[in-house]
Amino acid sequence: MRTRFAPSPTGYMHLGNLRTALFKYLLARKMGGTLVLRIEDTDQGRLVDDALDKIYETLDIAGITFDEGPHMGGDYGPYVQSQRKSGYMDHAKELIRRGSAYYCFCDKERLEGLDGYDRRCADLAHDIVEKNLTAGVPYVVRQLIPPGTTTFRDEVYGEITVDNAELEDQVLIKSDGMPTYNFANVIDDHLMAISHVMRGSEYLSSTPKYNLLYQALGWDIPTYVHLPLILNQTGGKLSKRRGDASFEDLLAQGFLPEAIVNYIALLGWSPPDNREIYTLAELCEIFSIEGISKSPSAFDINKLRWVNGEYLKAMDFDRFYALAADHVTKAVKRPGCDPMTLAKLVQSRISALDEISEALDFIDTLPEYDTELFVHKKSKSDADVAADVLAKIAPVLAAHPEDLWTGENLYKLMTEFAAEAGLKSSQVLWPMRCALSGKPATPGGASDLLVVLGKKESVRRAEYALEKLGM
RNA sequence: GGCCCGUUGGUCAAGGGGUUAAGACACCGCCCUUUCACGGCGGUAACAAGGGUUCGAAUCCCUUACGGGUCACCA
Repeated sequence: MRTRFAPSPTGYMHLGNLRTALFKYLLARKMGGTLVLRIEDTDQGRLVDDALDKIYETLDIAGITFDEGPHMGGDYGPYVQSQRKSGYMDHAKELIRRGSAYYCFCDKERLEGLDGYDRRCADLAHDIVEKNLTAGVPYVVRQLIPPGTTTFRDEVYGEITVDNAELEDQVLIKSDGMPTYNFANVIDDHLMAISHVMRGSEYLSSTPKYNLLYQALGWDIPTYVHLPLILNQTGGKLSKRRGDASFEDLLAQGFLPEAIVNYIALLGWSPPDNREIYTLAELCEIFSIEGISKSPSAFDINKLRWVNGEYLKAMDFDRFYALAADHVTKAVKRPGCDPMTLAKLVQSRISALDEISEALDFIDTLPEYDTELFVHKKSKSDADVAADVLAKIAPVLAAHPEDLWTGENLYKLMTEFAAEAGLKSSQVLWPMRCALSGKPATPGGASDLLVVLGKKESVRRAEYALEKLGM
C-alpha cells in the first residue's frame, strides 16, 4: 500500500490540508504502507517563496512523517513535479498516438468567448498539426473524452456514474510545457506506484477524467478515498480571509499540536470506541476507512478548546510550566510573584495558553468593580456582610506577621475567624476573593490570592474595598 | 444553471429494517468544595419534508427542499 500527500507550495497550510495529510499518514501507518511527499509546483505563477518551508514545518510540528519525499529521497524520485517535466510530455504524446489526446492551437482570446471548449482542434488534419508545430504555434494538449459513461468506485462514497458528456476535453499540457494538476497527478501516481488516492471530496467530480486517462494508458486504477470537507462555523468553506484560524494561528493562540491533531482526526472520522482523546500512535492503530463519514463537518473551536484543556490538565507540571512560563511572566510583573506558583494555579483552569493573561490580569492592577460583586446567594454574602467581614479582618491581616504569610496559615486564620464570628467560611472567603481580585472567578481561592499578592497589597485592596463599601 | 455528493440535537457524531435513537462539546440544574474552575450525578435538545416498499423505516426506493462541491492553460 502506497499513498501520497501532494501539496502545492502556494501558501500556508489550512486545517483541511492538514487533516488530509493526517488521514493519509494514519492510513499508511495502519496498513503498514508507505507515505510519499510530493510537491506539486506546476503552476509556476503562483509559487510562494517560503511556502515549502512552511509545509515542512507544519507537518513536522503535527508529527506527520514521510517515508519518501524531496527532503529524504526514495526510489521514485524526483519528488518535485517541476523536475519531472519531460516525462509528462512523453506520456501526453503517447496519448496522442493512442487517439486519446490531441494538440489544440486555440488561443486564449478565442476560448474566452466560448461556454466550454468546442473541440475545434479535436480532429485537425495531420498536416495542419505538423505545420503548426514546426512553425512554432503555441499549443496545449487536450484529453479527448470518449462518448459513454464512466463509473468509478470510491471507498467512502460508493459507486458513482457520470455521463462523459459532462466532462470537458481538459488541458493536459499547458502552453508553457508544464502538465496540469490533473494530468501530473495521474502520471506521477502511476509512476510512484501509488495504490491509494486520498483527497478532499472536491475532487469527486474530476475523478472520471482521471479514470479515462488511466484506461487510455492501460494502467491500473488506484483505490479512491475521498474525504468530506471541513466547514467553518457558519457552514462555509474554511478560509483564512474570512477569519478562520489556520494551524499556525491556533499554535500561536496556545493550542497544542497534539490537541489540534487529535481534534481534527475526529472531524469526518469516528473511532470504533467511544473515546475522544487519542495520541497519534493510538490513532495509527485504530484508524480505518470505514469510520470516514460522507457529510461535511464544521470546525468547532469550542470543542477544540475542550480537547486542548484535557491535554493541559493531563500534562505533568514541568512540561506545563515550560509552555506557560512565558505567558505568565508576560501577564504578571508584580515583584515577588513566583511564576511557578501562578502556573500551578492556572493549569487546571484554562483550555488554551492564551487564556493565561486574562486569568491573571488582576494581579498587577486591580480591575474596577461594582459592589454588586459582593452579592453571592449561595454563601449568603452581600455588601453588608462583606463590609462587616472586611472591616474586622483587615486589621487582623495587617497584624499578621510577614514570615507566617503562607496559604495554609491564612486559610486557617480566615476559617477560624469565620467560626468565631458565627459565619460560614465562604462568607469570609467570598468577600476576600472579590476584594483581592475584583473578579467573581479567579485561579485559586482567597488564601492563594493573599499569598500571590503579598501582605501589603492584600491589605491595601481590602481597605480599598471598604472604602467602596462606604466604610 | 447542468452534473455529482450530502442532510440524525446548536456542534462533532454512533446507529445501515424491530433501540427508551448511544456518546462527546456547549448549555442548564444538583452534589462536592473555599467562589469560579476541576470532579461526580442528572437534564433540555435530533432522524429536513412528503410519498412509497414492508407486519415494521432514522435505516431501502422516489420526489421536493436545503447545503456543499464541480464545471480553468488553479491546485
